[in-house]
Formats: sequence, structure tokens, C-alpha cells
Amino acid sequence: MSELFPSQRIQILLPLPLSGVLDYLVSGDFNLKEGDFVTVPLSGRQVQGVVWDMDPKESGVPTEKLKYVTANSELPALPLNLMEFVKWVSDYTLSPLGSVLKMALSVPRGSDKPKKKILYKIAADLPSKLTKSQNRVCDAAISDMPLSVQAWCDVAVVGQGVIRGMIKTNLLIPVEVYGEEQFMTPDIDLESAILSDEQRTAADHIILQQKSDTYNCILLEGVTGSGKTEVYFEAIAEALGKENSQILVLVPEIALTTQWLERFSERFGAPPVIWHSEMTPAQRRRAWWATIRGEARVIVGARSALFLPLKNLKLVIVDEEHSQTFKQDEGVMYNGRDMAVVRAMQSHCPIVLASATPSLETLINAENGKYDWLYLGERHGPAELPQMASVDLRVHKLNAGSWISEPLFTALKENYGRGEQSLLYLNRRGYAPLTLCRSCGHRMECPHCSAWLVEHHKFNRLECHHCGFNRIVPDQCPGCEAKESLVACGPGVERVAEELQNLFPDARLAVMSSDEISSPKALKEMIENIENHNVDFIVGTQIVTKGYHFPMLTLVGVIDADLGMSGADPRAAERTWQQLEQVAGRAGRAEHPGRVIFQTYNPDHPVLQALISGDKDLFLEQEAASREAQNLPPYGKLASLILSGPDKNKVINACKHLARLAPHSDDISVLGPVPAPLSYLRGNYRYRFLVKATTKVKIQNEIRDWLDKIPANRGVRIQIDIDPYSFY
DNA sequence: AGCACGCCGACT
DNA sequence: GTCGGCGTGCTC
Repeated sequence: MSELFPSQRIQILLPLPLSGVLDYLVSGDFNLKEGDFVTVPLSGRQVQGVVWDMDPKESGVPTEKLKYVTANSELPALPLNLMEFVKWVSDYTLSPLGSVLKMALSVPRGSDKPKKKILYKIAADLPSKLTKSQNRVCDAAISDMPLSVQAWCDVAVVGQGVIRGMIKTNLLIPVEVYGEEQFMTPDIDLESAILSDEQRTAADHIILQQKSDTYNCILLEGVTGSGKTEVYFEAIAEALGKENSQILVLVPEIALTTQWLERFSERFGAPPVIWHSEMTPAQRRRAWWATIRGEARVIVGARSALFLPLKNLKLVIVDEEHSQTFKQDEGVMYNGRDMAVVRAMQSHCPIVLASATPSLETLINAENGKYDWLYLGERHGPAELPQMASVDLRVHKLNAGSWISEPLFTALKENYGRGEQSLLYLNRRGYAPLTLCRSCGHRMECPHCSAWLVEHHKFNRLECHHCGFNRIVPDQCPGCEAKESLVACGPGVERVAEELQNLFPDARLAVMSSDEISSPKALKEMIENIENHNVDFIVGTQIVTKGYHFPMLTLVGVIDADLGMSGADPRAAERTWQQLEQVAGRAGRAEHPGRVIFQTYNPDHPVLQALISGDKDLFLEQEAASREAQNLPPYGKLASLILSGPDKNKVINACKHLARLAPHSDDISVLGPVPAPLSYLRGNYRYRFLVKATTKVKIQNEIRDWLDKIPANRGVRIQIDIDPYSFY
């Protein structure tokens, strides 16, 4: 090594499930700083990592063992605020630091050199005579920014033929461009929607917070159709006015928000940058680079977008903040909504949580003044809130194999007769949730999980919804070999659709479930079909709660309002409430008032009572009181520990060992172990502990100390879920 | 996450 | 005798 540049000990974080950094030596002529990407040797191979600490404290690893950094990268350094965020998430979720870093590096290497591309820009001297489509293209142009053929098609909404023709006639001039194609910059000078007084007040409040560059969390609550989107669009417009600002919008499921994207493009004249986990490597690279270079101004994405290298974050929006989709239930288990609040805090910018049915946690934070609370009370336009009623299935008994009660049938018939659309909601995919043998009682179960196989007529298969195992429907019972003895029990959407078709043979049906909607394109087609009134009845799973506008939909029937009301899950009642309320929100848009009918065996349940009476406040009050009494979130802290492994005895022994050492005090208690709700999943036996703590102690520290007391156990995996949502 | 090291079965 | 299966454990 050169004398002029003596080597220095630095710490590198690698995107591997290692709990901490590794020490390396680096020659001074690399001129590194924290956040820089480097390549280092690791047990015989070269891996990419990030310089985490240039001036580390003594780690105890002798210098002779250290290896030298191989190379530094031309990639821009990871922004310090992202490093800070990675550290925070790792501490909070008790996940290895390197695993969290990996989420921030879900990008191809810096060695992927951007390729040469040919783009097209509008010619300087245009003839005055142009066709209608050609005029559209010219109008869509933003100064003389060059775009690809496809991008021109998208912005001008014309076919490829038009663009090709314009290239041939030199109306569009080819330009050679190196690097990634640029994203279009949103145009804040386009006309905004006309806001109501209430919307204006809300928008002004957010804008005021936004101007001061300080953290502040704002709950924007408003029933479906009250215009929350327009309100935060104005806040986005304001934030965009700041130089090089970036805005992050988190949405539950990006693939399902075409309507949102269209509204955005309409308001800002350009689509936002999109980020989600199903993007191709090329799409990821383009979006990631655009973000780190600061060209990406508005990024709309799923929860993983939180880990993008945003350098100048000025506003965060979490749309549908109550959505369960924000919670990641594998790998690093984090709640995107909560982590978004932290990201905003660390970036000193406001964050807006928007929802028609905010989560109880958020409502309580708003109530006690931790969050600002904006409420949009008016419904836009003349629509009225739907009228709600329940059907007591103990009185109106269902016939065998039938799931539509007499009162619901009558209502459907009336609605159909009037030429209006109806929706039947059942949050269960497939045909039947259980198949059993009439002669021996054998149940078709998953060989890898303690779960029943769900029959899917569409694929003529039995499928496990937990691990994906599937098999063809057998023609004889695997237990007793009796032929034609297998019967389907209980309904799924396919079965309800079948019954409905029998009741209304001429009606046009659509089934909306993830099995029917395999691509954004398929979804778009289905939505158009419904909007154009080519469909009389929709049967759907919770996919229908995603906030589409169907103006002719005036009746919603909830097949099983009791589904999901029980169980150990402290959020079960709240979740059911939100789901039912979101479904009810589908009925009666525009000028048609709506009706909602809940089929139930338990019409006295507080959730249903509250829904029907419309007394949401009472329900929330009760729910809050019950959580407070039990010290459950948000009044207390909850964590779940799942021990799993293929050897049942090993898992049980590890549990016993842990249970003996479990912390117990006034501020913390450990419940369990009990078999996890799916005690056998994907070939692993699973047992669960629940840790409950008051807010006086840091639950993470308690758990860490506890787990440190036991040695690493071969063949037993421990998963820690702080603030668990899923109890499976 | 990879990759090496290691300890048992079927091959030139 | 060696090639190679993938179970366990370490990587600065």
C-alpha cells in the first residue's frame, strides 16, 4: 500500500442478513465518504455494500483479519437520511441491519451502464395544417423534451401509427440520448379542481404546514366521495413549487389504482413515477436513478417506496391509511404507514394520512392532539349515504346449498328490474372453502399447512391459500376411495355467482377476485365493463373495496357479515367495521341513493349495530375503551414471536426454554406459547408467544434481552413481529 | 444470501 | 479409493 495514503479501518454494511457492519481496510486514495457504494471481498466473492462509518469505534476484530475494499462505485452515495431511516427501521423491527439495507438497494448494480436510446422531439417549424391527432401530440409536448414512441402515445393518447407517421414526415425529430429516459415533470400551473369551502380550508391547512418545512402529521378524514384526493393534490402542487422537492405518495396496491393515476395525470399533465415490487429490473433502475438524481418529483408507490433514495422529501401522503396492505408480514416486518410517519419526521416535512375509515390508532392520535385532524363532512354531489339493514339468518333461514336469503333475493330482484347494478360481497375466493367426503368424513387438507384446500371451479383444482399447494379435484375420496362422494361445503364467490346466475338466468355477471383479475389490464377491462353497464351483478372479494366509482351500483349485499368477527385478533372488530364500511361505500354513488343489506347470524354484534345505526363514534368509543382496558395498541405495545421449524419436538423444546426465561413485571408480560393459528404452515410447526407491554418500557429492548439469554437454536426459526396485524 | 467445510452413499 | 449430496455455520 502507498505510503502517501495509509490504509484506514472503516465499517461497511452489506445487504445481507447480518446483524451489523463488517470492518474493512481502505487505501486513502479511494477518498470515500459515508453512504458511498463499494465492492468488498466476502468469503471468496465480491459483494456490493455501503460505507456505514468512516471513523468507527474499536470493534475487537484484529487488523490482520481485515480485507481491503476492492473498488468504489460511481453510483451517487446513499443519502444520509436514508441511512438514518434504515437504522431506525432495523432497531424498531428487530431485523438485521443488513436486511433493511437490502430493501433500500433493490436495484441493479452500478455496473449496468445506461444504454444509448433514440427519442423524438417536436420539430421547431411546424406547418399550420395538422390533423386532429397530430395537434394532440403537439399540445401534449412540454417545451422540447424528447420522448420515446411509447411515451408520446401515452401522453397524447394516440396510436403508434400517428407517431410513426410524424417521424416519417419530420414533424418529430430523432434525438440520440444517453442514459435513462427522463420522467416528465409535473406541471403545477395546470388548472386545479374547484374546491368546496371545506376542501379549500383543509388544503390551506396542509399547505401552511408544508411551507414551514417542519414535521407534522395530519389526518385527512372524509367519507368516500368527499374529495380527499383533490385536497392533497393541492398540497402536492404547493410542495412541487419548491425547488427540487420530492413528494412521496404511498398507496395500498399500486396495480389497483389506475383511476387514481388518471386523475393525477389530468391534474399535473404528466404521470407520476411509479414504484412497486412487481416492476421489471429495467423499470426499477430507471425509477431508482430518477429518484436519486432528484428528477423524480412525485413518486407513487407501495410501501417499499419508503426505501427509495429520496434526497429532498417535502411531503408524504399515505392514501387509505387504514389499509392492512401497508403491513409487511414476512422478512422485515414493518408497517408502511407507521414508518412513513418516521420518514417524514426524519425529513422534517408534513405527512398526510388520508382515509374514509381511519384506523383506531390514527383516530386516537388525532383525538389526543398528536396529529392534526381535518374532516371532510360533505359528500360531493347530491348522493345520499346508503340505507343499511341486516337480515337475521336465524329468522330467514337459508336453504341447503343456498347463500342468498329471501329478503336479499327480493331486493336484488327489484334492483335488477329497475336496471340498476348490485354487488354481492363475500371475502372468500374460489368455489367452496371446504371439501369433504360424504361417506367417511375425510376433509381435503393441505399436506403442508393446517388448512383446508379451497375448491376453485375456474381451474378445476383444490388450492391451499397459504402455501399455494394445489391438486386436481380427485374423482374418488383419498380416505375411503368412495366414488363421487366429495361434497363442497360453504360458499366462495364462484359459488355465490353460480347461485345468482340460477336465480337470474339472463343477467350479466362479473366475478371480481384476484383469480379473475390477473393483470392491471384485466382489471381495467372489468372496471370499464361495469362502468359501461355491461354487467348487472358483481360478486366480489375484498378487491371491490379498493375505491372504484360505479355510478349505477345501488345495492350491496354482504353475504356473510360475521366473517372475521371472531378470533384472538384485537383488531378483528375494527377490521370488520372498515371492510363493511368500505363495501357499504360502494352503494349509491352519483345521483342514485344506495342500500346495503348485511346477512348475519349475530345482528346484535356491536359492529353491525353501529354500522346500521350509523353511530360510528359510539363504536369507536367502545373499541377504544376495550383496548385501553386490555392495554392493547395504541395504549400499550404488542409483539408476536413465532417459533417455527420442521421438527415439532425441537420447536416445543425451544418454546419451553424461552418460556422459563420470559420477562414478567408490571410493565411487561408474555403470553404463550400456544400453537399459532396456522400451527402447521409450509411444512413447519409453529408456536407463538404474545408480548404485551406498557408504553413505559421499550418492548424491543425487553425482547432483545430475553432472546439473548438463549443460545441460537438449530432448526428453529424465531420471527419477531412488532405491532402485529396478521395473527396467522 | 452465498460459499466453504464436512460427513455419509454410489460410482470410475 | 473419489465424486457429490446438501445440512450447519461463518463472513470483517
